[in-house]
Amino acid sequence: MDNREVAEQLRQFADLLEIKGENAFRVNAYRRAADAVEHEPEPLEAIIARDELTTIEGIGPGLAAAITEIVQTGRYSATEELLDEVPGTLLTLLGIPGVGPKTVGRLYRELGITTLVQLEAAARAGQVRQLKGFGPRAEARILEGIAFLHRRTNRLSIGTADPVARRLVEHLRTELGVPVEIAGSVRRQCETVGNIDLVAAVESPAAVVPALESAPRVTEIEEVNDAFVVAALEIGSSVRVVAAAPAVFGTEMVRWTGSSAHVAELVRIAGGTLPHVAEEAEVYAALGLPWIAPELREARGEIAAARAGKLPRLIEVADLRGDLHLHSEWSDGRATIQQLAEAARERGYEYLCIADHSGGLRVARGLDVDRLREQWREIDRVNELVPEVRLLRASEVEVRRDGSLDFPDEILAEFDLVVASLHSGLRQPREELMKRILGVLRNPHVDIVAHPTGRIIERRPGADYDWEEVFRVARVTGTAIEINADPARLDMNDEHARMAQEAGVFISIDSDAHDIPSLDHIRYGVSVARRAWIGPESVVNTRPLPDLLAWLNR
DNA sequence: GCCGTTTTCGGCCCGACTGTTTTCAGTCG
Repeated sequence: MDNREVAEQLRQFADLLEIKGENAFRVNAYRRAADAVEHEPEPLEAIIARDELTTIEGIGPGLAAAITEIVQTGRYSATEELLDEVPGTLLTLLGIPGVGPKTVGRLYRELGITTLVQLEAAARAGQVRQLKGFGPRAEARILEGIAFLHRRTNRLSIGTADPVARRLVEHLRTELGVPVEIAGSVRRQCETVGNIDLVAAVESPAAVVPALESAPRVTEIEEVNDAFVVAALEIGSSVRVVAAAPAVFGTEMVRWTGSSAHVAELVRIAGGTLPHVAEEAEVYAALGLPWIAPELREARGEIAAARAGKLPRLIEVADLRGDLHLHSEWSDGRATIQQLAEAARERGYEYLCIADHSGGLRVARGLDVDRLREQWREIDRVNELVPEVRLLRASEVEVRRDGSLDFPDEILAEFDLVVASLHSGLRQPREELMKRILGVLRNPHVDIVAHPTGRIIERRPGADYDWEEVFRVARVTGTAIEINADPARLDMNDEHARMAQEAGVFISIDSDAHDIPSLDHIRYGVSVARRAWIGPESVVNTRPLPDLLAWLNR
């Protein structure tokens, strides 16, 4: 039982307590403990063995006992008792946007609703509006929310699938002693993936079965046929391992990497069948083409570009010289400024932007002007301590609903760099949103607009803009638009990023990290840029420090 | 349920929006 699974059980218990109507602070204590457990680098078992659980902030005697039980038995008896009073299916209802625990609790107690199907039927029958405090609009919003849930695809985010795919490959290589590679939508770095596809250089799928059974995160073998093995994964979804004899490994890699539209175009050029070859590049060479990077294989003009010798030189993680948007413990991050600077030095960065939240974002412990000045003294101190990395004074300034910024211009002028972002009012009509974002772009102090739409993948759609107009103005003002590399956001997406580059707009690729490990999310942002045909020259944080400073003084 | 050189009780992060009301509860970030 790893720490993440323990955190999951604590969160589930908290949700059930909340639906039951328990004291909100008690509920919150379980959630805080879940966060602490999830971020604890050491395995809980070791901490329990030393009897040191209560040394973790937010864990007292009660939660220590609960965690010990979960770690040792894999279950939590209090959850099982609670499930007698509160049906577990109610947890699904919490996923409906605008429906929280209080509403779920009332729907259950007053209408006997326990499932999505029952709730949908009750809403259609006009029963929900009969409840006190509910009306026709609330009922319509619930139906909309249920429709949104139905539209969701249950695909894995690339941030979940990619690390699991890498661990599986590592395990299979060790166990089988043959080449094993990632293929499919994970290799193309799509923002979400339906399953994980791997290709192994073995003659028959049966040879893979024992190694797959013992692989991390695999629950059971689901299918073995002539071509591949499928196994279910703990994270949901499945992994398919294709058996490819070494002589046709290259061909199978092309076929299973896809996309299907890209492969269909290749097959057409080849006159019906892909050449049988050992190396992937030989497939392309046989068709008179240079090798095409997997991120480009979406039938968006890459084959024509390859034929014309016009494939772009794509950006790589190693091109980045710094990260321009991340958070420290001064706002809602977990790491100290010094830890961040040292982590940046390890990654070979030349510079790093400490962009904590501005005062208006209270939930994220945004900084007011007094704490800001205090923070700047700390930044100066760490700059002397870690001379290899230049820390820049920055802020993630909140764009308020009326389009104004959370700091006055005279404060903004004191920052080295200003990141502006919207966290609220994302459902405003396009006209309002355009007024806000164009105002931000035209503010001479703002250097980067972060996660422009505010979307959360598969959870929240995000703001709707006239993108051509956004990019036209950004081009004129020289403001960069961010590709936020947090795998839950990936905002801008590949399509808009490609438009941005074509419009001549500067792009910034940033981790938005709130702790040290998340600095490595930067690679997902680089993937989005690659899928958008972007090279290093369009990205401001590939510049050496003097060039970056020159842009900031534009 | 946790926490405490303000320590064994009484706080705990908070403001805005939404849909429903006519003064507010619930949700969200």
